[in-house]
Amino acid sequence: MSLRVYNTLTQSKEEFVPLQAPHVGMYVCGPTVYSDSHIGHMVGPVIFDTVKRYLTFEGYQVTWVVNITDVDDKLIIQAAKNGTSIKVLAEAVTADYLRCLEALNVTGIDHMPRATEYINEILEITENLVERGLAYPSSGDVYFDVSSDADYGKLSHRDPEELQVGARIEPSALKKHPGDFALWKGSKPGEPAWESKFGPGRPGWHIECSAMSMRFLGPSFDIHGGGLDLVFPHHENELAQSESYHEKPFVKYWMHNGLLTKNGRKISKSDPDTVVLMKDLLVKFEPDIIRGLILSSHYRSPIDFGNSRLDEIGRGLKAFRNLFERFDRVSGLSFYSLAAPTRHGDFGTDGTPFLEQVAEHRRTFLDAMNDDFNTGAALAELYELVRTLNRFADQHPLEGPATGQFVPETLAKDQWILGVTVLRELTLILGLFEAPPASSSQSDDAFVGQLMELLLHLRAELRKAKNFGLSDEIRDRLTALNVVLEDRSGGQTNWKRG
RNA sequence: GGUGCCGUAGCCAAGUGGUAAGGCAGUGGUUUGCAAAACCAUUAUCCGGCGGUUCGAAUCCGCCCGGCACCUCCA
Repeated sequence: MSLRVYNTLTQSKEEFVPLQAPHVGMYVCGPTVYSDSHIGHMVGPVIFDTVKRYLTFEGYQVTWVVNITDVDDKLIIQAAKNGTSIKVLAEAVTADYLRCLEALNVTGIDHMPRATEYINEILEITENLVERGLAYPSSGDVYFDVSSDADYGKLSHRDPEELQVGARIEPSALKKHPGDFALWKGSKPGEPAWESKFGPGRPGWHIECSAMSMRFLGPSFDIHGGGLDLVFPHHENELAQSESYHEKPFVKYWMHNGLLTKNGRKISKSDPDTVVLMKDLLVKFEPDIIRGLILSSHYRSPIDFGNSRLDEIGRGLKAFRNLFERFDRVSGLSFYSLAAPTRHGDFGTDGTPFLEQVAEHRRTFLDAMNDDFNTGAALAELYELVRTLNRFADQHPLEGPATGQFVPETLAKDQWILGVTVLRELTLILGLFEAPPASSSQSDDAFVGQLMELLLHLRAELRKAKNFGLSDEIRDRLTALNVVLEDRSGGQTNWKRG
């Protein structure tokens, strides 16, 4: 099955054929950096990071650009409130954004250009559009003339004339048509400004994306992503000005992710009750749980957020962590040290029923990803794979004391390890479980380890002596400290933080 | 008023013409000294409602009800 992608432009799923395979250019709208990131800001990055991982796995060479918009009215207002400059504000907020991306294992971004570093490119486009009569200066501002673009509205499927009906477009005597939008905004005294032939000013909201995507990906590129709320006016305007400027098709596939809601309402800075800041969330939840929530449903669906939702996801993902620990016990290796795949191909199953099952789960997973990146279905298949792996391990004495290494069991162990390697391969496509959780026993210092070893040794002696009252008390009191004990058959006891 | 999206078990969620994946929660069982973990079984005669098309529909069409987003800044 080949990859199919839903395209907002055509409102249908299309076969994915890059403009210049194996190269793929992908641009995703990043934040305007005037306040710290909330959970909603992470949906796009996580989804498109997963898109890049999958495309890379499929053999494409993806160049991914995410812009940082570091000049805007909102920045100016917020910086004034804080009594600081927009530069200082932008740097602080950008740093917060980068920390969030790192925490959620969003590693695929190749370029993160700042709008203020591309003022020349922005002015070049603006001047060109004015010279050709597609835009016009007006009292220090420059507006794009929507009526000059015959197919304006094709992305958001709107009729420009209809836009007047709602009468919610910013009215301005400076515009010829209510739908016209600013390429350049003249500055008032005291505001940040760059010199231009139209007078001192700053870029309008949409132009930076046109300038920076062209700079890094060329006039035409493959994928443009962003939140559904950006379709209009942001992407529509970006599309109009870009194609008017270079007269080439701008983007082949427009992908828009659904928005996060809280109690049914969109998470939005203008609705303060809904805002859940990432820096607060990361204190309470494993990043994999947050990433898992985002990937648990289809990217175009809205996700309703709540702490109990994250708790649920967390309980579900535990099954994976438990299996990884089992793998470490069986193999003497660490699951997290298994190598990442770079290119997929079928692996030899030698006709064994177990490996055939693993291969089947893998195919189902890849089919789901091929169907417009259906991560919800893909993740579900991973649960099935985990069950298959556990079942096999239950049926073969892979664990426990080495009692005479029969050849058939050695073979079983090799097969099982191969099966787990496939799980590693697929979890890395989703960007999940790349590293052990911060709360794991592995993160504790050596001293804690030695104390636990001592405690577990004493408890083992108690159990040998059938003093279950005391050994259970130890376990219960450790549970109260959020340390979980698991007694294995054979006398071994594992511990971990709950 | 215009443009889109959604409504599947207690909760989350996949499935877009062939007879309901998966997760959480629950119940019974295997295992265990008891737990934990794991495994097995079980939980929607039915997919918001009413009509229609079809041999056959959660899936297509029409109408209705309910929820959301965009048309103003938002990922």
